[in-house]
Amino acid sequence: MRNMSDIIEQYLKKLIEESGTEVVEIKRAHIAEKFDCVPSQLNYVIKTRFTNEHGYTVESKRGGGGYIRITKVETHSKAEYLAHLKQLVGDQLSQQNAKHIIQSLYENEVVTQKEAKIISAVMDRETLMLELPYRDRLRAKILKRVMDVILYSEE
Amino acid sequence: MRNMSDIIEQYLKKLIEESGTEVVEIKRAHIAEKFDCVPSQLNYVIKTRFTNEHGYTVESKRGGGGYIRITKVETHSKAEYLAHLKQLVGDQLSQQNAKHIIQSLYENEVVTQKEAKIISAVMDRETLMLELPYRDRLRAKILKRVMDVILYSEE
DNA sequence: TAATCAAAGTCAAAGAAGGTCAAAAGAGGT
DNA sequence: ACCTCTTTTGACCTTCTTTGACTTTGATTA
Repeated sequence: MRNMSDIIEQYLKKLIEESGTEVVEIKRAHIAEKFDCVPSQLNYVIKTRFTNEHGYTVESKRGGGGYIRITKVETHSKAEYLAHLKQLVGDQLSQQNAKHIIQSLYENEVVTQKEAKIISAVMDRETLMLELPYRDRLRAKILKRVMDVILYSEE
Repeated sequence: MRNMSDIIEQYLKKLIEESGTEVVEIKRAHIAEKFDCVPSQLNYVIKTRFTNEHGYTVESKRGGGGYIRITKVETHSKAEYLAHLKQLVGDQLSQQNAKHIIQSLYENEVVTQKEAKIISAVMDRETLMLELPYRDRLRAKILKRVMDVILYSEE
């Protein structure tokens, strides 16, 4: 692993996995001490790697006995999961967010790696030769259509 | 070897070979220092010698813990077939022709049925909310990008 | 209840990579 | 010599990460 943020990300994901419950509750200061970084780095890690797009929900509480709770969004039914993501896409979608969503689809085995690469390529700003307000709208449209196809085309 | 770019090219290829994994991850600044050149020379080497056409895929990340990852991809017998289709696509592509091409890809087992459906959906005129000269151009662009991905990203 | 302590949150600056682009320099060919 | 193509360089840009001062919120205690 190359940097602190990646290391902490892996650590938290392992915690979630090991818990067997898709949830983990941490003390920010405690983790910061364990990895010898400032506490706010935890906020950075969470904000960049445990977002909705990535398939996580985060709750927290301040003050004495405070905590940060990270929950992996349940992807029980593929339909719900896709509906959730679709709603998250809205009518505009940046390349960044698109990547996160595709990554999430891949991690949840909704698409194969090859499919993920195809979808990414299509939505790359290089491919969508458009200026900005339109490009993000087209990207959103495309991804939602793809999700529909994924949903209705199998089984 | 007569120039720095060739030397670096050889060096990187040797690294890939020795790794046994078809992948190598480097730090741009580190290599630059090793060969006593400016960092951007690495970009030049990569852009001229590690392209898709050469059978490589390159990913990178900026910022702390950044890297450049070069992956060698097998270029199989599909290469010619896809090159042929790509050339057939040209700069513009109607929905009709797109369908035919995708059908052909499917029949030749270059894509799965699901992949075919995804690609079709993306290129549907409903999805590409554009007026006509542009729509056909975008469709062509997309399909060619998809073909590149199929060709250079496998395994 | 007010004061205090114990978390977590925010935000912006500084730091650490890699990317781009065009000008300058070299190499080969005529 | 002159032209063209490739390589080398460097100034400037964008993206991602780290850090820390300051804020907000919740719990405890006087």
